[in-house]
This record gives sequence, C-alpha cells and structure tokens, in this order.
Amino acid sequence: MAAKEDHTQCPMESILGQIMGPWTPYILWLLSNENSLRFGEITARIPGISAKVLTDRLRKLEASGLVHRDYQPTVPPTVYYSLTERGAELHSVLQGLNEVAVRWDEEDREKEGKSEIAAE
Amino acid sequence: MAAKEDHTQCPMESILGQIMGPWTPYILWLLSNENSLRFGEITARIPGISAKVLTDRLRKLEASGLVHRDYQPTVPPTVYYSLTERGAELHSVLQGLNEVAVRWDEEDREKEGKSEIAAE
DNA sequence: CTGTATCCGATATGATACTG
DNA sequence: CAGTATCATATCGGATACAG
Repeated sequence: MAAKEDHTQCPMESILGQIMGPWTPYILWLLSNENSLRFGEITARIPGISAKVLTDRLRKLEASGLVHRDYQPTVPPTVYYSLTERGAELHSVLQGLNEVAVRWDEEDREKEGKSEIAAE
Repeated sequence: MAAKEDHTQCPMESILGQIMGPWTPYILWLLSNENSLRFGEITARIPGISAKVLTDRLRKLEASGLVHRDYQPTVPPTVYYSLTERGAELHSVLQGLNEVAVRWDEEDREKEGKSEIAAE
C-alpha cells in the first residue's frame, strides 16, 4: 500500500489500476457486448480463469462503480453482472485503445510478412 | 508466461500489458511533455522509483516500440529517451482516458463534498 | 552516468476443496 | 449456482551493492 503513493498523481494511473487486472478488459468487453451475464457464463467465456480471480475482478469493478451486481436470492442463487454508465464510458475509451492496437498489429504483420516467411 | 495465453485474444490486453507497469503511464507522460530526457532526469522526476524498475520499464517500452533509446558512448555515457511515433499515438489515447478519469474524479468530489466535510 | 546482479518481502494468481 | 477459504507458486517491486 505504501509503495504506490507517488505515481498516482497521474489520474491515468488510478483508473488503469482499476481496469488492468489480468482479465479485466476482457470482462468489460464481454459485458459491453452481452449486456448482462451471469457468473457462470462469464466463467465459461473465459477459459482458464478461476472463480477466485473472477470474483476478485468483479468485486473491484463493482467497488469502482464500473459494474453492477444484481443478486437474486433464488434457489439456486442467480447473479447478473452488467456495466454501469461509467463502465460504458470506459468501453468507448477502450475501443479507441483497441483501434490503435489493431492498427499496430496490422503494421507489424506487414513487416513480418515481407521479411519473414516461417516464424514458427 | 504460460498463464497469459488466453486473454490476449483481446488486443486491448496486450497493449495495456505493455503500458501498465506501475510507473509506465507516468514515464510516457513525462516524455511527451519534455520531448527528450536522460535516464537520470527521469529518475529525478519520479521520486521513489528504483533504477531497476525504471530500466525494466524503459526496456519494455523500447521493445514495444513506444520509446526510442539514444545511447551516446561518451565518457561518462549519455542516454536520451524519447517517444517514438507510436508512443505519441498512445499518448493521445491516454489523454482520452485521462479526461474520463478527471471527470469521474470531479463527480466523486461533488458527492463527497455534499455529504462529508472532513475526510481526513 | 547508466545500468546490472542479487536478495528479500509483498502481492497476485491458480488449483482445489468446501459452503449457502 | 455462486462464491469463499486455503495453500503453493510465480512474479514483481524495492533496496543495496557493484560494474562499464
């Protein structure tokens, strides 16, 4: 806790810290496309993630006000997760980031294709 | 290494993974404002960072093609770091992120101010 | 000046098992 | 179904000492 006191001056740091868990962007992406997903559905769409980590990410996103948790005390319990307005705002920004990422990816692919044939 | 193979499907993940070291956004911010900085100057502008971490961040940014390293084999050695074009592109995106962060910050501040007087 | 090498401690992730 | 608890492991960040 005491180690991260200086570089939070930059607002980007704090927000990035909130969305940058290993699968956090991926989760946000899913929720923005599916509108609403249950815990198990998210788990199924993210092969390899453990319940512990997913819960952790979801809790932090909830605490940040990016995700809404709709708990239905039925039997068995049913929980729906969806983006809040803030979560949606973030998504638009992430899309901008996504575009840049894709563009770079294409540029790199060009270079690779021209000078290299078998990379594997 | 083997743990991060699935969620990189999302291009955002890979790019965020490259810029998300503890002080990475801060470093990019500095370089975008100062145009060119030496190793020691960056160290001085980021109190608390260790040479090891700074080197690590710089190396990764360099490997990602976001930062250019200009090494002058003088005595003593002089090294200048500056943003590449990609680094500049990223900065514009980060500014968008920054705006959102600032806006949220203000909104939160409003709420706090209305219901709370002394938080510290 | 600009790093690299090492050791250490904190944190986060993953797997598994168990509960309401 | 939706988590929580616990343990083991891996990685990361921090400090210090040393090198080109």
